[in-house]
Amino acid sequence: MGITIHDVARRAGVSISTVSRVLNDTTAVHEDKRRSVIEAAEALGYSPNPAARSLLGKKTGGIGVLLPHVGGEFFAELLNGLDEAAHASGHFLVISTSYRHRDEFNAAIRAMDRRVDGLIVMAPELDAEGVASILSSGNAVSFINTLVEEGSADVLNFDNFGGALALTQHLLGLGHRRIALIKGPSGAWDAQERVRGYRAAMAEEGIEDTASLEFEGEYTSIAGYDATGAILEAVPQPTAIIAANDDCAAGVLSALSEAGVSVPHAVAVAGFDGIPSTQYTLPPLTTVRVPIGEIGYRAVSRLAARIEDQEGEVATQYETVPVELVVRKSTVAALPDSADLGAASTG
Amino acid sequence: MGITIHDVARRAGVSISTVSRVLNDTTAVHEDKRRSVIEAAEALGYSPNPAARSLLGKKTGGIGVLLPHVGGEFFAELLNGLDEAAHASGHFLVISTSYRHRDEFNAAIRAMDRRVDGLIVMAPELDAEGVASILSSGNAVSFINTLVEEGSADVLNFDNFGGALALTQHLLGLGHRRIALIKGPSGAWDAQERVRGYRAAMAEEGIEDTASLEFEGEYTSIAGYDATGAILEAVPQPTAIIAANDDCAAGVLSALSEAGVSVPHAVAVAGFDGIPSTQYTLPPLTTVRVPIGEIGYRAVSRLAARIEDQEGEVATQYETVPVELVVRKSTVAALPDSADLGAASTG
DNA sequence: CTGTTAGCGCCTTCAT
DNA sequence: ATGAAGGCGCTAACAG
Repeated sequence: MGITIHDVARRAGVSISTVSRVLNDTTAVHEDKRRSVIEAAEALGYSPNPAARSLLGKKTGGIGVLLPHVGGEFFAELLNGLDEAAHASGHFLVISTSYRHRDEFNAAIRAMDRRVDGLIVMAPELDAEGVASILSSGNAVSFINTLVEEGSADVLNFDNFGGALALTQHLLGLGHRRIALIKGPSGAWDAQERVRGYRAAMAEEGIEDTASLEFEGEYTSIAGYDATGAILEAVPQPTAIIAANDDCAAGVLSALSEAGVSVPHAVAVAGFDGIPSTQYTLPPLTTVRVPIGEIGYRAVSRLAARIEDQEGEVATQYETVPVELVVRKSTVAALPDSADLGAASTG
Repeated sequence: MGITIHDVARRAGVSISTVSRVLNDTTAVHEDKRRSVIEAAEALGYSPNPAARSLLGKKTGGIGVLLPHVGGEFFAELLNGLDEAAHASGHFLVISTSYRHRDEFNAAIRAMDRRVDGLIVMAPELDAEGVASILSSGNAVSFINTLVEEGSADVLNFDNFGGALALTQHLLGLGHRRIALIKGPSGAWDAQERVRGYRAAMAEEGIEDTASLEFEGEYTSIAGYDATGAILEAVPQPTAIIAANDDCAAGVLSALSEAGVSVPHAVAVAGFDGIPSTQYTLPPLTTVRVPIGEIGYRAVSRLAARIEDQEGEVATQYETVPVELVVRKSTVAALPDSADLGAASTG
């Protein structure tokens, strides 16, 4: 099969221990032998068998990545960040995505067991119990956008609450009052945070009951398309729509365009995530930019550091990464129609 | 550290061989022992050490994926297909992306050596020599969208030539004659094929010299944006633009919108790839749909089959996957302006 | 049917 | 400074 350390030893006329020593630079070796070992290794194209290495309790060099089914550009940006950091720290990425249920998730973790040195987990739908079971697996873990108790693990969450708050305030500042929200998956922590941010902003303005303005949705354009149908039937009609995310917003724009409703003049629309294509929708989309590539990069870097850290004495870091409101053409001041006037005089 | 086969054997009161036999179901074992082994294994939460297994020449269960730096949605769709098939065949994915130079590429391959059972390679920029070196690595390989000599490996290429041909013919059929092409990266085989398809269609119509209609570009929206600047300065101005791909087309639409040029009436625009967001551009984009998720799925399935196939006697398959012209609102008949009339009377 | 034994390739004491 | 030997966890002969 492959060429082994014995082959190198034979060719170099030394023992396998000497080869090992030279290649791992552990103990001093006479310069002549040293050179002939290196020469032999190169001539033979030798590289140590990773399986044998990790069998000795060494690191595998792998970083496992567990993601839910993530859509398009968000996913790509995240992965680019992860990959870049993995390269930089000399790791490779073992990726498992698209899990839906708890058991699929656990199966994925088991599949990675002892094949990787640590785990990147983005699991907004995971509950405390699930998080605990990951932590108890003994792996080094770095969470992204997941509900984890502070202090128990490294976490990089982006500010879903703050982003939704700022976005809603922006719309309120433009005079909108009937602001519809298309919610993300009900089990997802990030979606809940966005709802919370929305409600907080509305409450600040005295609008406590938003039930009739909240619509069920998902992080997909189809969901945005469908929800828009319901929104257009609402009476009185909302003057602004906040989509669960940018993909969802694309569906909203599409449905609105089909229905002949002009954006932003008849209805303002906003998304969340700040994926690149939001620059090219028509009109360009107001959104909340999440530095997802950077978050991926930092999550891996931090994990790599923890893997290096033999003693595990480094304190865990919990960080909420700020997000940025990006105002584009899809949101303008509300037209003062009759219903709005009524709302304004009341509020 | 972890719990081993010895622990299970001890707890079940049998030898380690018996445990191995039960767990791998290789030889018959008395039902009582069998049961106590299973019980012990479950109680201990035992799972075999993958490193020890692959050290014995067993498979690793990994499939390596080598991709160039791929943009947004295309990437995500591909990965979803790959991942789905990997799950289905019981493999996990080791992914390396964003390589640019030959040595980065080789380093990535080396990093995967003996960690995976086979390789998925999408490398449109790879030359014959590079392909040969991958093949000589002894790994099972399944290529996607790469220039590989038929018969030497499993290949799934999509029909870049045919897609570009059909797209150009569509535009010609609408009466366009000055059809600009924004080319992809010059070193990429798929980009060259698209150029070839474009030229073939133009030649059919008697337009042999397309040099003044071809513009340098990349598979990015920025490149599309920039190239559009040059196109708008061309005299006489093209009436249609074929972008290198959909991302590039997004940049074209953006530049055109900024310049106040109406699409499709002043200029028709088309893309390539058929990523989901092309449905939501304004106007929705005419493009060539590539079934990229499906291709990913099949590439992995085929690779998995080859990995199973002990003897390597299965013939390699070379397949050009058909693509589909998707006509949307961004392309309509050319206006008969003076330059067009001149061209028509000449041609 | 089942236990014992010999490695898979490598690193690491332990002697020398 | 260097070689010999043990063992990481597991599977596959080899004896019973």
